[in-house]
Amino acid sequence: MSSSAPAKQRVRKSPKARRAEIVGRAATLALTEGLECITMRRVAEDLAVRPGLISHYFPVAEELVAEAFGTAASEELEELIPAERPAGSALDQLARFFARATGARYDDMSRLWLNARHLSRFRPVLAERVAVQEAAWRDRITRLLREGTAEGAFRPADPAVAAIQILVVLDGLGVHANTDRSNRPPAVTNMAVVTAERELGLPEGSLLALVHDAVASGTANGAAASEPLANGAVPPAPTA
Amino acid sequence: MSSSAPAKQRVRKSPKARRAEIVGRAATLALTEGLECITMRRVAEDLAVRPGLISHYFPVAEELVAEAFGTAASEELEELIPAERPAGSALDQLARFFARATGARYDDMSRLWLNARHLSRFRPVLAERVAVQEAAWRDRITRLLREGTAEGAFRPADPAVAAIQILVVLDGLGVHANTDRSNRPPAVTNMAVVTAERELGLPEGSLLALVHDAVASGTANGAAASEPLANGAVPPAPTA
DNA sequence: AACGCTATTGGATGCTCGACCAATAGACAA
DNA sequence: TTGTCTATTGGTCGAGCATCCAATAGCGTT
Repeated sequence: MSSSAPAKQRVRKSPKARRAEIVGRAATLALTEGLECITMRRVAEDLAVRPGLISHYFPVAEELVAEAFGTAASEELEELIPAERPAGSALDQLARFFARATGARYDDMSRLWLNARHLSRFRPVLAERVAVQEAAWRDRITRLLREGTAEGAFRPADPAVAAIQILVVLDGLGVHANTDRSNRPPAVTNMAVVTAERELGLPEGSLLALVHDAVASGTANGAAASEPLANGAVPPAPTA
Repeated sequence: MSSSAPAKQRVRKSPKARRAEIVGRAATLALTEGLECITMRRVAEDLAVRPGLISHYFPVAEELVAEAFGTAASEELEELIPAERPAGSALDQLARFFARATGARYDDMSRLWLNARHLSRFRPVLAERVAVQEAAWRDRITRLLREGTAEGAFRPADPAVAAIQILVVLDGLGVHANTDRSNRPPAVTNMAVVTAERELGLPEGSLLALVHDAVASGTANGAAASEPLANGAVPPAPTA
């Protein structure tokens, strides 16, 4: 052996790359283990660097937490509803949105929202970031609803209100997903989609059918298949 | 001055009384400042005793946290739906339930649920208590729905499912209450009641009117007036 | 090939927390 | 009143945390 000590070798990277690396690790840490696990020591350990380095890029720890959440949330939003919509109608996009947002793959994000909202009580910087992301999610859904209205696909009383209602139900489901999830009745699992159908003036079951299709065809934004919705509940054929 | 030191005098109480005192303080602490503020030192300080005393009654801190949550949650449930229903129909009781559960007075409890659900990730003992309370709340609502069904007041497809749906919407609203709450559209505020009306087969706006009455008459279980629901939205006259 | 900039290290400091324990003093019974 | 039991104290200990800083070594420039 040339040396008995671990002989730590430094790897020097550009500030930009290093910073991105840190935020990236913190973001996945937030999604998998929770925001409170984002600590100087922990992130440093995962990246095989010294804690001092992290605090060099983020002199105040809370800043990193906020950044991590912001990154995770905006990336997920991009998966749910891409900023520039791919081929297909607004209705199809809405179906893809629900396919992902009600699938098992969304559980981590759902939990992260819960986590972030709670932690916001004690961390003002994070709170601001949460408010920003909340607005971003709401606005992007609202926009999609407006587009769908323009396309004649649906007619919400107020797109902005409908967007909030959808988010409220999704959040409610997410909260319960953390404990229940197993043996959950289809009538509960489908609440979000059913709410959307009602508020958008869609025929009962029509959107639900589209969501099922989206799940089946793996089109549910973001590659691999997410879990099917509620298997027992076969939706009635769309009326329109 | 007889002594220069603060001259701390001990107050000796019965274990039962002291324990209750500790749990009580911890419970209100949980409601007002959050479960993570329940620390040996903090509770001791509030009670003007030494930290060692707290850890004497609760050798493991997590136990106190769980106990505090359980107490707060079960007391609130008793306010929402008393175990033995006072005079009045099940429908009236349901209206009183919503009057309180959607009022400003419920905000703390709503936040506590959020807090507890999140913290459950890291604290197994608390997680079990949360599961117990979740079941208790669900079961008591289910029972009330069954009673109302027996009284012919409403006809839910499945009382147990309807109970969960109501809770999901309430939780969703609670989650958003932590950030929004201001300038919230009536169509959002009323979501819980509207959901109940739909799932219970009640005429649109009928329950909402009863809830408004309950708020106005201050009958909203638990003394003082809670904030009115959505002031702008005058519900249509009940059809039945 | 030598230099200078700065990304990175290694260590120190002080904080809050849960947990543990011998000593003490209040209350109740004899 | 005296004595015993135990509720309560007061202090200690180690772990994990953010934050700060002087020294070091990697890399692009010259």
